Amino acid sequence: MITNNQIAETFEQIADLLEFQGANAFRIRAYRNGARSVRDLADPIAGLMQDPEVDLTKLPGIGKDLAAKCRELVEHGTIAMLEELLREIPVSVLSLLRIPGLGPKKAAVLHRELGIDNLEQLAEACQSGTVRKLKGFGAKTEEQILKGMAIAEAAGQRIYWARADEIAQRLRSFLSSCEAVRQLELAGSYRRGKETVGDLDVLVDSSNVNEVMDRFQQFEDVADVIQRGDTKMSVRLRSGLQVDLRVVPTASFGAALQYFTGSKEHNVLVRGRAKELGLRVNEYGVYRAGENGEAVGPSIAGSTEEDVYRAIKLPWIAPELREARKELQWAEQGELPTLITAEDLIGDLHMHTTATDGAASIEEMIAAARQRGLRYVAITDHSRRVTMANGLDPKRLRSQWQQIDKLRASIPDDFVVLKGIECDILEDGTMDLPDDVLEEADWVIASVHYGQNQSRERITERIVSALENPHVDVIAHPTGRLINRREPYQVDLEAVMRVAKQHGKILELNANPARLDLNDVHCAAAKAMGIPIVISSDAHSVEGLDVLRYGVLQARRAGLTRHDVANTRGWPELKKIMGHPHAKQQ
DNA sequence: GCCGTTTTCGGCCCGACTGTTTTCAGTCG
Repeated sequence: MITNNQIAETFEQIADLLEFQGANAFRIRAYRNGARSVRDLADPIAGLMQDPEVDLTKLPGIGKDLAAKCRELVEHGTIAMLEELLREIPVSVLSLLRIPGLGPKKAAVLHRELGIDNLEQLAEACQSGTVRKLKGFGAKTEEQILKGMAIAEAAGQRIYWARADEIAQRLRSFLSSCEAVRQLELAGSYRRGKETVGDLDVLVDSSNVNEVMDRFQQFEDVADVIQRGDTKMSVRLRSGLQVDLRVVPTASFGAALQYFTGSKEHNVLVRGRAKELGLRVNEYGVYRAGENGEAVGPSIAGSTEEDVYRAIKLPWIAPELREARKELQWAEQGELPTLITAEDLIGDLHMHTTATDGAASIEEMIAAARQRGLRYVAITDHSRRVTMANGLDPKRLRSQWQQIDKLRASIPDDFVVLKGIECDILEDGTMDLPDDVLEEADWVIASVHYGQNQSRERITERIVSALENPHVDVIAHPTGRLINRREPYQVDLEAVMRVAKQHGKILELNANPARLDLNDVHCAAAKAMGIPIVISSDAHSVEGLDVLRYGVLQARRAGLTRHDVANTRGWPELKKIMGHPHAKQQ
């Protein structure tokens, strides 16, 4: 069955090809909006279409045409219009667009005038000096293109948020020591807490642009200055990451922060709303709009983000929610959720030790968890099927539990250690450990690690049967995806959630930066169904416990509050909300 | 191509920087 992601990517490809053709910019945007709308949908379009009652044009950004194209794609696996486009434009020319500074117009000229289809041919044309002869191109353009080759070849690689955070924090402390810097914020997708980050946006409040830019240039990771103007400067780091710096005056800092935090789509809505109110919003402030929509008079807001939102009669909206989903509607109606924070988490219910593939002992994990302010942990090593990790059989598992029993005596009463297991859901749908063993556990995680290429029906059945097992508490990393590395396995999450709800089970938001599984859309769907989410570290070392905050960011983007997340509660309360019939602890 | 308490046409967010230009187009975010 075709996934929403595949549909979205098809629409994106059409948009790319239309852009290359020089089509109407708003038509192109309509395809991109449609792609986003499909991606934001928790239920697969292909499934929805089975129901004759469902009208796809009710989805935002999907009209008659895109609905028909969805149908065509689901029924025929392709779209005639896309096939037609692909006959006219070799798909390889799209790689030209990945060169910084080369957009659809210039790429189209290269294709039309010089017959260039791919990056290799483009490099040759630049080296032989034929590109500079084209109208609108020059020697500098050739130079820029050649310089951008390596970037284009490695393009599309967005780094994990956690990696961006490491760079961002170093950059922040480096720049903050510059006296000319009055305020500093990182904006963009980093501030919105997206799973991956394509570049960093740094915003500085200063009246001494040159001093700030000089300092920026001295950051140890800087490999290259891409551009430097009066307010804006861009560099490329040695890692290939681009960092953009903007320097603005204090009066504009909030407007600029709002603007550069995005998302682009959120800002379109913000500006549209401003327009309705007779205002104009740009990165310098909020202004009254003249007859032709131009800014008139002094700014009426701009020094803080709160002011900017207030000017358009909205409360401040957390950056994680600024994706043009429901946030404006919530803000208008006073229904913005109070998002969960990292401090709200008081337990961690998924971690490994040296008994299997972890690097630290049970004692070390407990000490580290207490040091981090947690009040309970579950020790959840792998089960025997995971031979690579030296998974536990019933005998070794019971001996680990005896060890935990002994340890409990030496641990203060205010900290709870749970006897847990991450038990594999085998390829045939049975659990890797017998019921009489699982029954003795305080906390049972069920996971799919093997047979990820099975059919959608099979994998769904496996997970559903695990949920029907009375001893299972939670499904770990429910889609199995690894960001940038592995697609999710095929699974009917709607069916999984229905059964989870029915049996009072929990779903995991695995906080490992490479997993972040469930994603934001699915977490929001779980919340809507009243299924609790547990944010877990899946730590394989002491440091592994620190990833919980990445999971919290993901939960915030899903609009989750502390009430939606199970491990914001103490263990006894958590046990109660689950109706945990087999819990032995306390 | 989408959308509509300014509805079925005419809008659709906005500014900085660069290179190739003699006043602006293309790209980017």
